[in-house]
Amino acid sequence: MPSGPRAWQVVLDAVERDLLEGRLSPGDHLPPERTLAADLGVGRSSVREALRVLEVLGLIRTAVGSGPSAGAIIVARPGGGMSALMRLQVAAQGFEVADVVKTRLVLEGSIVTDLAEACRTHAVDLAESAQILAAMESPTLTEAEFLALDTQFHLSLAQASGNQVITATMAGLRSAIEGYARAGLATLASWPATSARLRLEHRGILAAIMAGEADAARLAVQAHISGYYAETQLASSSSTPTTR
Amino acid sequence: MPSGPRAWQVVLDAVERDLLEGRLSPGDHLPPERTLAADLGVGRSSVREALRVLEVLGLIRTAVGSGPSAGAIIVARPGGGMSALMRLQVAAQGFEVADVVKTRLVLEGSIVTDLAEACRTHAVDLAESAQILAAMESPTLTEAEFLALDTQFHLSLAQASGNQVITATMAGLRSAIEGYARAGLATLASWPATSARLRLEHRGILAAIMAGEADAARLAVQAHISGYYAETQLASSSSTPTTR
DNA sequence: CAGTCTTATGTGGTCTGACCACAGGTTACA
DNA sequence: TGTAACCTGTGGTCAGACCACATAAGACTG
Repeated sequence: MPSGPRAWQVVLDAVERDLLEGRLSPGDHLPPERTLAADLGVGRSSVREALRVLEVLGLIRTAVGSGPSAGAIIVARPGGGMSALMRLQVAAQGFEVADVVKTRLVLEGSIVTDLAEACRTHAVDLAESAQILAAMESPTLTEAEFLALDTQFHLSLAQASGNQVITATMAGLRSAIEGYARAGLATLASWPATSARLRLEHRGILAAIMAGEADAARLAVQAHISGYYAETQLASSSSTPTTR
Repeated sequence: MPSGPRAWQVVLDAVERDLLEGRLSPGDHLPPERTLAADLGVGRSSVREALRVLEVLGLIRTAVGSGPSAGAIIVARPGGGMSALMRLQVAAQGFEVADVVKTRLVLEGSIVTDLAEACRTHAVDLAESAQILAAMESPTLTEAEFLALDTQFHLSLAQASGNQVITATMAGLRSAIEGYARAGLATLASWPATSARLRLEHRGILAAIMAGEADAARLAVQAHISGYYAETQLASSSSTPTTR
Protein backbone atom coordinates (compact mmCIF):
# COMPACT_ATOMS: atom_id res chain seq x y z
CA MET A 1 0.00 0.00 0.00
CA PRO A 2 1.85 3.05 -1.22
CA SER A 3 -0.52 5.50 0.42
CA GLY A 4 1.46 5.33 3.61
CA PRO A 5 3.89 8.03 4.64
CA ARG A 6 5.35 9.77 1.69
CA ALA A 7 8.88 8.83 0.74
CA TRP A 8 10.43 12.16 1.60
CA GLN A 9 8.70 12.04 4.98
CA VAL A 10 10.38 8.73 5.62
CA VAL A 11 13.73 10.35 5.03
CA LEU A 12 12.88 13.32 7.24
CA ASP A 13 11.76 11.02 10.03
CA ALA A 14 14.89 8.92 9.73
CA VAL A 15 17.12 11.95 10.06
CA GLU A 16 15.08 13.27 12.98
CA ARG A 17 15.34 9.93 14.74
CA ASP A 18 19.07 9.77 14.15
CA LEU A 19 19.33 13.24 15.59
CA LEU A 20 17.26 12.46 18.65
CA GLU A 21 19.01 9.19 19.34
CA GLY A 22 22.45 10.62 19.01
CA ARG A 23 23.53 8.90 15.83
CA LEU A 24 23.81 12.32 14.27
CA SER A 25 25.15 15.42 15.93
CA PRO A 26 26.00 18.92 14.78
CA GLY A 27 29.10 18.74 12.64
CA ASP A 28 28.42 15.25 11.39
CA HIS A 29 28.06 14.43 7.73
CA LEU A 30 24.94 12.85 6.37
CA PRO A 31 25.57 9.91 4.06
CA PRO A 32 25.66 10.77 0.36
CA GLU A 33 22.26 11.18 -1.21
CA ARG A 34 22.59 8.01 -3.22
CA THR A 35 23.56 5.99 -0.17
CA LEU A 36 20.73 7.46 1.85
CA ALA A 37 18.31 6.56 -0.90
CA ALA A 38 19.53 2.98 -1.08
CA ASP A 39 19.55 2.54 2.69
CA LEU A 40 16.02 3.83 3.12
CA GLY A 41 14.66 2.16 0.04
CA VAL A 42 13.52 5.36 -1.65
CA GLY A 43 14.55 7.23 -4.74
CA ARG A 44 17.17 9.87 -4.78
CA SER A 45 14.63 12.53 -5.67
CA SER A 46 12.72 11.79 -2.49
CA VAL A 47 15.90 12.07 -0.48
CA ARG A 48 16.55 15.40 -2.12
CA GLU A 49 13.10 16.72 -1.23
CA ALA A 50 13.76 15.90 2.41
CA LEU A 51 17.23 17.42 2.33
CA ARG A 52 15.82 20.58 0.81
CA VAL A 53 13.44 20.89 3.73
CA LEU A 54 16.24 20.35 6.21
CA GLU A 55 18.30 22.96 4.43
CA VAL A 56 15.61 25.62 4.44
CA LEU A 57 14.90 24.85 8.06
CA GLY A 58 18.54 25.61 8.78
CA LEU A 59 19.50 22.13 9.90
CA ILE A 60 21.95 21.18 7.21
CA ARG A 61 24.39 22.86 4.91
CA THR A 62 25.34 21.30 1.62
CA ALA A 63 28.43 21.59 -0.52
CA VAL A 64 29.29 19.97 -3.81
CA GLY A 65 32.50 18.23 -4.65
CA SER A 66 34.31 15.47 -2.84
CA GLY A 67 36.40 15.15 0.26
CA PRO A 68 35.77 16.16 3.85
CA SER A 69 34.16 19.47 3.05
CA ALA A 70 31.54 18.12 0.69
CA GLY A 71 28.16 16.66 1.40
CA ALA A 72 25.39 17.58 3.77
CA ILE A 73 26.51 18.58 7.26
CA ILE A 74 24.33 18.93 10.30
CA VAL A 75 24.40 22.49 11.53
CA ALA A 76 22.25 23.63 14.40
CA ARG A 77 21.79 27.17 13.24
CA PRO A 78 18.84 28.53 15.16
CA GLY A 79 17.13 31.31 13.29
CA GLY A 80 17.84 30.18 9.81
CA GLY A 81 14.59 28.46 9.25
CA MET A 82 12.59 30.84 11.36
CA SER A 83 13.42 33.70 9.04
CA ALA A 84 12.26 31.93 5.92
CA LEU A 85 9.17 30.69 7.67
CA MET A 86 8.01 34.00 9.06
CA ARG A 87 8.83 35.88 5.88
CA LEU A 88 6.70 33.49 3.86
CA GLN A 89 3.91 33.50 6.43
CA VAL A 90 3.80 37.25 6.08
CA ALA A 91 3.73 36.93 2.31
CA ALA A 92 0.87 34.47 2.51
CA GLN A 93 -1.01 36.91 4.73
CA GLY A 94 -1.04 34.49 7.60
CA PHE A 95 0.77 36.98 9.78
CA GLU A 96 -0.20 40.59 10.26
CA VAL A 97 2.34 43.22 11.00
CA ALA A 98 0.63 44.32 14.19
CA ASP A 99 0.96 40.81 15.54
CA VAL A 100 4.60 40.68 14.59
CA VAL A 101 5.26 43.96 16.38
CA LYS A 102 3.35 42.86 19.44
CA THR A 103 5.40 39.67 19.64
CA ARG A 104 8.55 41.67 19.30
CA LEU A 105 7.46 43.93 22.13
CA VAL A 106 6.84 41.00 24.42
CA LEU A 107 10.00 39.07 23.65
CA GLU A 108 12.35 41.99 23.57
CA GLY A 109 10.89 43.35 26.75
CA SER A 110 11.72 40.06 28.40
CA ILE A 111 15.20 40.02 26.97
CA VAL A 112 16.26 43.41 28.30
CA THR A 113 14.62 42.74 31.63
CA ASP A 114 16.63 39.57 32.04
CA LEU A 115 19.81 41.22 30.86
CA ALA A 116 19.39 44.10 33.29
CA GLU A 117 18.76 41.77 36.18
CA ALA A 118 21.74 39.66 35.22
CA CYS A 119 23.85 42.81 35.24
CA ARG A 120 22.98 43.34 38.87
CA THR A 121 24.69 40.14 39.91
CA HIS A 122 27.51 39.62 37.45
CA ALA A 123 29.22 41.04 34.44
CA VAL A 124 27.43 40.44 31.17
CA ASP A 125 29.12 40.49 27.81
CA LEU A 126 27.48 43.34 25.95
CA ALA A 127 30.58 44.27 23.98
CA GLU A 128 29.05 43.34 20.67
CA SER A 129 25.98 45.47 21.28
CA ALA A 130 28.13 48.41 22.27
CA GLN A 131 30.27 47.95 19.21
CA ILE A 132 27.25 48.01 16.92
CA LEU A 133 26.03 51.15 18.62
CA ALA A 134 29.38 52.78 17.95
CA ALA A 135 29.19 51.82 14.30
CA MET A 136 25.78 53.43 14.06
CA GLU A 137 27.29 56.80 14.88
CA SER A 138 29.06 56.94 11.56
CA PRO A 139 27.69 59.90 9.58
CA THR A 140 28.19 58.20 6.22
CA LEU A 141 25.62 55.48 6.75
CA THR A 142 22.83 55.08 4.29
CA GLU A 143 19.33 54.40 5.55
CA ALA A 144 19.62 50.75 4.59
CA GLU A 145 22.95 50.35 6.37
CA PHE A 146 21.60 52.05 9.46
CA LEU A 147 18.59 49.77 9.57
CA ALA A 148 20.81 46.72 9.11
CA LEU A 149 22.84 47.80 12.12
CA ASP A 150 19.65 48.43 14.03
CA THR A 151 18.64 44.85 13.36
CA GLN A 152 22.04 43.63 14.47
CA PHE A 153 21.81 45.61 17.69
CA HIS A 154 18.53 44.11 18.70
CA LEU A 155 19.63 40.63 17.75
CA SER A 156 22.86 41.04 19.68
CA LEU A 157 20.82 41.72 22.79
CA ALA A 158 18.86 38.54 22.20
CA GLN A 159 22.11 36.68 21.67
CA ALA A 160 23.50 38.07 24.90
CA SER A 161 20.49 36.74 26.75
CA GLY A 162 21.67 33.27 25.79
CA ASN A 163 18.22 32.06 24.89
CA GLN A 164 18.45 30.43 21.51
CA VAL A 165 14.72 30.07 21.08
CA ILE A 166 14.03 33.73 21.63
CA THR A 167 17.00 34.69 19.50
CA ALA A 168 15.77 32.58 16.64
CA THR A 169 12.24 33.90 16.98
CA MET A 170 13.50 37.47 17.06
CA ALA A 171 15.47 36.84 13.91
CA GLY A 172 12.32 35.52 12.32
CA LEU A 173 10.33 38.56 13.35
CA ARG A 174 12.93 40.90 11.87
CA SER A 175 12.85 38.90 8.69
CA ALA A 176 9.09 39.17 8.58
CA ILE A 177 9.24 42.92 8.96
CA GLU A 178 11.86 43.15 6.26
CA GLY A 179 9.47 41.19 4.09
CA TYR A 180 6.94 43.95 4.53
CA ALA A 181 9.58 46.50 3.74
CA ARG A 182 10.54 44.73 0.54
CA ALA A 183 6.91 44.66 -0.47
CA GLY A 184 6.85 48.41 -0.11
CA LEU A 185 4.38 48.22 2.72
CA ALA A 186 6.66 49.90 5.21
CA THR A 187 8.63 53.07 4.78
CA LEU A 188 9.98 55.48 7.29
CA ALA A 189 8.38 58.86 7.26
CA SER A 190 11.17 61.34 7.95
CA TRP A 191 14.47 59.58 7.88
CA PRO A 192 17.26 61.90 9.08
CA ALA A 193 15.43 63.12 12.13
CA THR A 194 14.35 59.63 13.06
CA SER A 195 17.84 58.22 12.95
CA ALA A 196 19.08 60.63 15.59
CA ARG A 197 16.25 59.70 17.91
CA LEU A 198 16.81 56.00 17.36
CA ARG A 199 20.49 56.37 18.22
CA LEU A 200 19.62 58.17 21.39
CA GLU A 201 17.13 55.51 22.40
CA HIS A 202 19.58 52.74 21.69
CA ARG A 203 22.12 54.28 24.01
CA GLY A 204 19.47 54.73 26.66
CA ILE A 205 18.45 51.10 26.45
CA LEU A 206 21.98 49.81 26.73
CA ALA A 207 22.71 52.16 29.61
CA ALA A 208 19.64 51.02 31.51
CA ILE A 209 20.61 47.39 31.02
CA MET A 210 24.14 47.91 32.23
CA ALA A 211 22.88 49.88 35.20
CA GLY A 212 20.69 46.96 36.11
CA GLU A 213 17.53 49.01 35.86
CA ALA A 214 15.26 46.30 34.57
CA ASP A 215 11.99 48.21 34.46
CA ALA A 216 13.56 51.24 32.85
CA ALA A 217 15.21 49.05 30.23
CA ARG A 218 11.98 47.28 29.46
CA LEU A 219 9.98 50.45 29.12
CA ALA A 220 12.70 52.05 27.03
CA VAL A 221 12.91 49.21 24.57
CA GLN A 222 9.15 48.92 24.26
CA ALA A 223 8.79 52.62 23.66
CA HIS A 224 11.60 52.36 21.14
CA ILE A 225 9.89 49.62 19.18
CA SER A 226 6.43 51.15 19.39
CA GLY A 227 7.75 54.50 18.32
CA TYR A 228 9.57 53.04 15.39
CA TYR A 229 6.54 51.29 14.02
CA ALA A 230 4.31 54.26 14.72
CA GLU A 231 6.47 56.25 12.33
CA THR A 232 6.36 53.70 9.58
CA GLN A 233 3.42 53.52 7.28
CA LEU A 234 2.71 49.93 8.13
CA ALA A 235 -0.94 49.27 7.80
CA SER A 236 -1.81 48.76 11.43
CA SER A 237 -4.59 46.24 11.21
CA SER A 238 -4.27 45.38 14.85
CA SER A 239 -5.84 42.19 15.95
CA THR A 240 -7.65 42.06 19.22
CA PRO A 241 -9.10 39.28 21.31
CA THR A 242 -12.13 37.92 19.54
CA THR A 243 -15.41 39.25 20.81
CA ARG A 244 -18.72 37.61 20.55
CA MET B 1 27.39 31.01 -14.92
CA PRO B 2 25.44 28.13 -13.46
CA SER B 3 26.48 28.94 -9.93
CA GLY B 4 23.64 31.40 -9.63
CA PRO B 5 20.54 30.76 -7.52
CA ARG B 6 19.64 27.16 -7.36
CA ALA B 7 16.69 26.08 -9.42
CA TRP B 8 14.42 25.30 -6.49
CA GLN B 9 15.24 28.70 -5.01
CA VAL B 10 14.03 30.30 -8.19
CA VAL B 11 10.71 28.58 -7.74
CA LEU B 12 10.48 29.56 -4.10
CA ASP B 13 11.24 33.18 -4.93
CA ALA B 14 8.69 33.20 -7.71
CA VAL B 15 5.97 31.94 -5.40
CA GLU B 16 6.95 34.40 -2.70
CA ARG B 17 6.83 37.25 -5.19
CA ASP B 18 3.45 36.16 -6.48
CA LEU B 19 2.25 36.06 -2.90
CA LEU B 20 3.58 39.50 -2.04
CA GLU B 21 2.30 41.11 -5.19
CA GLY B 22 -1.15 39.66 -4.86
CA ARG B 23 -1.09 37.29 -7.79
CA LEU B 24 -1.55 34.48 -5.29
CA SER B 25 -3.77 34.55 -2.26
CA PRO B 26 -4.90 31.99 0.30
CA GLY B 27 -7.27 29.60 -1.37
CA ASP B 28 -5.71 29.95 -4.78
CA HIS B 29 -4.32 27.04 -6.70
CA LEU B 30 -0.74 26.94 -7.81
CA PRO B 31 -0.26 25.89 -11.41
CA PRO B 32 0.43 22.20 -11.92
CA GLU B 33 3.99 21.16 -11.26
CA ARG B 34 4.69 20.52 -14.91
CA THR B 35 3.36 23.92 -15.92
CA LEU B 36 5.31 25.65 -13.20
CA ALA B 37 8.45 23.90 -14.36
CA ALA B 38 7.93 24.92 -17.96
CA ASP B 39 7.06 28.50 -17.07
CA LEU B 40 10.10 28.98 -14.89
CA GLY B 41 12.43 27.04 -17.13
CA VAL B 42 13.42 24.47 -14.52
CA GLY B 43 12.91 20.76 -14.16
CA ARG B 44 9.94 19.28 -12.42
CA SER B 45 12.13 17.86 -9.67
CA SER B 46 13.31 21.33 -8.80
CA VAL B 47 9.74 22.54 -8.63
CA ARG B 48 8.96 19.66 -6.35
CA GLU B 49 11.80 20.51 -3.99
CA ALA B 50 10.42 24.02 -3.65
CA LEU B 51 6.87 22.77 -3.16
CA ARG B 52 8.07 20.40 -0.48
CA VAL B 53 9.56 23.32 1.40
CA LEU B 54 6.36 25.30 1.07
CA GLU B 55 4.39 22.32 2.29
CA VAL B 56 6.51 21.72 5.37
CA LEU B 57 6.40 25.43 6.11
CA GLY B 58 2.63 25.15 6.12
CA LEU B 59 2.02 27.40 3.15
CA ILE B 60 0.51 24.95 0.74
CA ARG B 61 -1.52 21.81 0.87
CA THR B 62 -1.34 19.27 -1.91
CA ALA B 63 -3.81 16.69 -3.13
CA VAL B 64 -3.56 14.21 -5.93
CA GLY B 65 -6.14 13.60 -8.57
CA SER B 66 -7.80 16.05 -10.89
CA GLY B 67 -10.51 18.64 -10.65
CA PRO B 68 -10.96 21.59 -8.32
CA SER B 69 -9.77 19.84 -5.20
CA ALA B 70 -6.48 18.63 -6.60
CA GLY B 71 -3.17 20.40 -6.86
CA ALA B 72 -1.29 22.67 -4.53
CA ILE B 73 -3.41 25.25 -2.71
CA ILE B 74 -2.16 28.22 -0.80
CA VAL B 75 -3.19 27.93 2.82
CA ALA B 76 -2.26 30.51 5.40
CA ARG B 77 -2.13 28.11 8.28
CA PRO B 78 0.10 29.72 10.90
CA GLY B 79 1.68 27.18 13.13
CA GLY B 80 2.12 24.36 10.71
CA GLY B 81 5.67 25.12 9.79
CA MET B 82 6.63 26.43 13.18
CA SER B 83 5.96 23.05 14.72
CA ALA B 84 8.18 21.14 12.33
CA LEU B 85 10.87 23.75 12.61
CA MET B 86 11.05 23.87 16.37
CA ARG B 87 10.79 20.13 16.75
CA LEU B 88 13.73 19.62 14.44
CA GLN B 89 15.73 22.39 16.05
CA VAL B 90 15.27 20.60 19.32
CA ALA B 91 16.39 17.34 17.74
CA ALA B 92 19.48 18.99 16.34
CA GLN B 93 20.26 20.35 19.77
CA GLY B 94 19.95 23.91 18.60
CA PHE B 95 17.23 24.55 21.14
CA GLU B 96 17.40 23.68 24.80
CA VAL B 97 14.34 22.85 26.80
CA ALA B 98 14.97 25.57 29.34
CA ASP B 99 14.91 28.15 26.58
CA VAL B 100 11.71 26.72 25.19
CA VAL B 101 10.06 26.89 28.59
CA LYS B 102 11.28 30.43 29.18
CA THR B 103 9.83 31.54 25.86
CA ARG B 104 6.57 29.90 26.73
CA LEU B 105 6.50 31.72 30.05
CA VAL B 106 7.00 35.05 28.39
CA LEU B 107 4.52 34.61 25.56
CA GLU B 108 1.80 32.95 27.56
CA GLY B 109 2.14 35.53 30.28
CA SER B 110 1.50 38.18 27.70
CA ILE B 111 -1.46 36.33 26.28
CA VAL B 112 -3.37 35.98 29.50
CA THR B 113 -2.56 39.54 30.53
CA ASP B 114 -4.04 40.82 27.29
CA LEU B 115 -7.04 38.56 27.56
CA ALA B 116 -7.76 39.65 31.12
CA GLU B 117 -7.50 43.30 30.21
CA ALA B 118 -9.74 42.77 27.22
CA CYS B 119 -12.28 41.16 29.52
CA ARG B 120 -12.48 44.37 31.51
CA THR B 121 -13.83 46.30 28.57
CA HIS B 122 -15.80 43.82 26.50
CA ALA B 123 -16.88 40.24 26.26
CA VAL B 124 -14.24 37.85 25.01
CA ASP B 125 -15.01 34.54 23.44
CA LEU B 126 -13.45 31.99 25.76
CA ALA B 127 -16.06 29.32 25.11
CA GLU B 128 -13.59 26.98 23.48
CA SER B 129 -11.18 27.19 26.38
CA ALA B 130 -13.98 26.51 28.85
CA GLN B 131 -15.16 23.60 26.79
CA ILE B 132 -11.73 22.02 26.79
CA LEU B 133 -11.51 22.47 30.52
CA ALA B 134 -14.79 20.65 30.90
CA ALA B 135 -13.53 17.80 28.77
CA MET B 136 -10.50 17.50 31.01
CA GLU B 137 -12.73 16.64 33.95
CA SER B 138 -13.58 13.29 32.45
CA PRO B 139 -12.29 10.54 34.73
CA THR B 140 -11.60 8.15 31.88
CA LEU B 141 -8.84 10.15 30.28
CA THR B 142 -5.49 8.57 29.75
CA GLU B 143 -2.36 10.56 30.49
CA ALA B 144 -1.76 11.13 26.79
CA GLU B 145 -5.31 12.33 26.22
CA PHE B 146 -5.11 14.64 29.18
CA LEU B 147 -1.89 16.17 27.94
CA ALA B 148 -3.36 16.62 24.49
CA LEU B 149 -6.25 18.54 25.99
CA ASP B 150 -3.80 20.54 28.06
CA THR B 151 -2.06 21.56 24.87
CA GLN B 152 -5.39 22.47 23.31
CA PHE B 153 -6.31 24.60 26.28
CA HIS B 154 -3.18 26.67 26.14
CA LEU B 155 -3.41 27.03 22.39
CA SER B 156 -7.04 28.06 22.63
CA LEU B 157 -6.01 30.94 24.86
CA ALA B 158 -3.46 32.01 22.30
CA GLN B 159 -6.10 31.75 19.62
CA ALA B 160 -8.49 33.85 21.66
CA SER B 161 -5.88 36.56 21.89
CA GLY B 162 -6.16 36.90 18.14
CA ASN B 163 -2.42 37.14 17.63
CA GLN B 164 -1.51 34.74 14.88
CA VAL B 165 2.23 35.13 15.37
CA ILE B 166 2.10 34.27 19.03
CA THR B 167 -0.34 31.46 18.39
CA ALA B 168 1.93 29.95 15.79
CA THR B 169 4.97 30.32 17.99
CA MET B 170 3.16 28.74 20.92
CA ALA B 171 2.18 25.82 18.72
CA GLY B 172 5.82 25.45 17.78
CA LEU B 173 6.93 25.50 21.38
CA ARG B 174 4.44 22.79 22.29
CA SER B 175 5.67 20.75 19.41
CA ALA B 176 9.23 21.18 20.57
CA ILE B 177 8.34 19.99 24.04
CA GLU B 178 6.52 17.03 22.61
CA GLY B 179 9.68 16.27 20.69
CA TYR B 180 11.51 15.99 23.98
CA ALA B 181 8.77 13.79 25.31
CA ARG B 182 8.99 11.47 22.34
CA ALA B 183 12.70 11.21 22.87
CA GLY B 184 12.01 10.01 26.39
CA LEU B 185 13.68 13.06 27.82
CA ALA B 186 10.59 14.23 29.66
CA THR B 187 8.27 12.20 31.80
CA LEU B 188 5.93 13.26 34.52
CA ALA B 189 6.87 12.12 37.96
CA SER B 190 3.59 11.26 39.67
CA TRP B 191 0.78 11.36 37.22
CA PRO B 192 -2.57 11.04 39.01
CA ALA B 193 -1.80 13.59 41.66
CA THR B 194 -0.42 16.02 39.13
CA SER B 195 -3.46 15.90 36.93
CA ALA B 196 -5.72 17.08 39.72
CA ARG B 197 -3.48 20.03 40.43
CA LEU B 198 -3.24 20.94 36.76
CA ARG B 199 -7.02 20.93 36.47
CA LEU B 200 -7.31 23.22 39.45
CA GLU B 201 -4.74 25.61 38.07
CA HIS B 202 -6.45 25.69 34.69
CA ARG B 203 -9.70 26.71 36.25
CA GLY B 204 -7.92 29.36 38.26
CA ILE B 205 -6.29 30.82 35.20
CA LEU B 206 -9.50 31.00 33.23
CA ALA B 207 -11.33 32.51 36.20
CA ALA B 208 -8.70 35.20 36.62
CA ILE B 209 -8.88 36.06 32.94
CA MET B 210 -12.64 36.33 32.94
CA ALA B 211 -12.54 38.43 36.10
CA GLY B 212 -10.18 40.81 34.35
CA GLU B 213 -7.47 40.29 36.93
CA ALA B 214 -4.53 40.62 34.62
CA ASP B 215 -1.72 40.30 37.12
CA ALA B 216 -3.30 37.35 38.87
CA ALA B 217 -3.83 35.61 35.55
CA ARG B 218 -0.25 36.20 34.50
CA LEU B 219 1.19 34.93 37.75
CA ALA B 220 -1.11 31.94 37.74
CA VAL B 221 -0.21 30.85 34.26
CA GLN B 222 3.48 31.32 34.85
CA ALA B 223 3.36 29.34 38.06
CA HIS B 224 1.37 26.70 36.21
CA ILE B 225 3.98 26.35 33.50
CA SER B 226 6.95 26.49 35.83
CA GLY B 227 5.40 23.95 38.12
CA TYR B 228 4.68 21.61 35.30
CA TYR B 229 8.20 21.58 34.03
CA ALA B 230 9.63 21.39 37.50
CA GLU B 231 7.84 18.07 37.89
CA THR B 232 9.11 16.66 34.65
CA GLN B 233 12.51 15.16 34.43
CA LEU B 234 13.60 17.50 31.71
CA ALA B 235 17.30 18.05 31.91
CA SER B 236 17.27 21.68 32.93
CA SER B 237 20.40 22.99 31.30
CA SER B 238 19.32 26.55 31.73
CA SER B 239 21.04 29.11 29.65
CA THR B 240 21.97 32.43 31.19
CA PRO B 241 23.26 35.65 29.77
CA THR B 242 26.83 35.14 28.70
CA THR B 243 29.36 36.27 31.22
CA ARG B 244 32.88 37.23 30.54
C1' DC C 1 -34.92 9.46 -20.58
C1' DA C 2 -32.42 8.57 -16.13
C1' DG C 3 -29.12 6.30 -13.89
C1' DT C 4 -25.03 3.73 -13.75
C1' DC C 5 -20.80 2.00 -15.58
C1' DT C 6 -16.66 2.55 -18.20
C1' DT C 7 -13.16 5.15 -20.03
C1' DA C 8 -10.27 9.21 -20.68
C1' DT C 9 -7.71 12.86 -18.72
C1' DG C 10 -5.10 15.42 -15.59
C1' DT C 11 -2.67 15.54 -11.47
C1' DG C 12 0.70 14.49 -7.73
C1' DG C 13 4.12 10.72 -6.08
C1' DT C 14 7.96 8.19 -7.18
C1' DC C 15 11.79 6.03 -9.39
C1' DT C 16 15.56 5.55 -12.79
C1' DG C 17 19.06 7.03 -15.54
C1' DA C 18 21.63 10.42 -17.42
C1' DC C 19 24.49 14.57 -17.59
C1' DC C 20 27.09 18.46 -15.63
C1' DA C 21 30.20 21.13 -12.45
C1' DC C 22 32.96 20.95 -8.89
C1' DA C 23 36.48 19.56 -5.23
C1' DG C 24 39.77 16.46 -3.88
C1' DG C 25 42.90 12.83 -4.35
C1' DT C 26 45.95 10.04 -7.42
C1' DT C 27 48.96 9.17 -10.90
C1' DA C 28 52.12 10.19 -14.59
C1' DC C 29 55.45 12.97 -16.37
C1' DA C 30 59.11 16.52 -16.66
C1' DT D 1 60.79 16.65 -6.48
C1' DG D 2 57.29 19.34 -8.23
C1' DT D 3 53.73 20.06 -11.28
C1' DA D 4 50.18 18.87 -14.44
C1' DA D 5 46.81 15.70 -16.09
C1' DC D 6 43.48 12.48 -14.85
C1' DC D 7 40.17 9.88 -11.99
C1' DT D 8 36.56 9.55 -8.54
C1' DG D 9 32.87 10.91 -5.65
C1' DT D 10 29.64 14.26 -4.73
C1' DG D 11 25.62 17.50 -5.22
C1' DG D 12 22.57 19.95 -8.92
C1' DT D 13 19.61 19.30 -12.51
C1' DC D 14 16.82 17.44 -16.02
C1' DA D 15 13.95 14.20 -18.84
C1' DG D 16 11.21 10.41 -19.07
C1' DA D 17 8.61 6.84 -17.38
C1' DC D 18 5.18 4.59 -14.53
C1' DC D 19 1.70 4.44 -10.82
C1' DA D 20 -2.42 5.78 -7.96
C1' DC D 21 -5.90 8.60 -7.57
C1' DA D 22 -9.86 11.92 -8.41
C1' DT D 23 -12.71 13.87 -11.52
C1' DA D 24 -15.08 14.45 -15.90
C1' DA D 25 -16.89 12.82 -20.14
C1' DG D 26 -18.83 9.41 -22.67
C1' DA D 27 -21.17 4.88 -23.35
C1' DC D 28 -24.21 1.57 -21.95
C1' DT D 29 -28.39 -0.27 -19.81
C1' DG D 30 -32.82 -0.32 -17.69
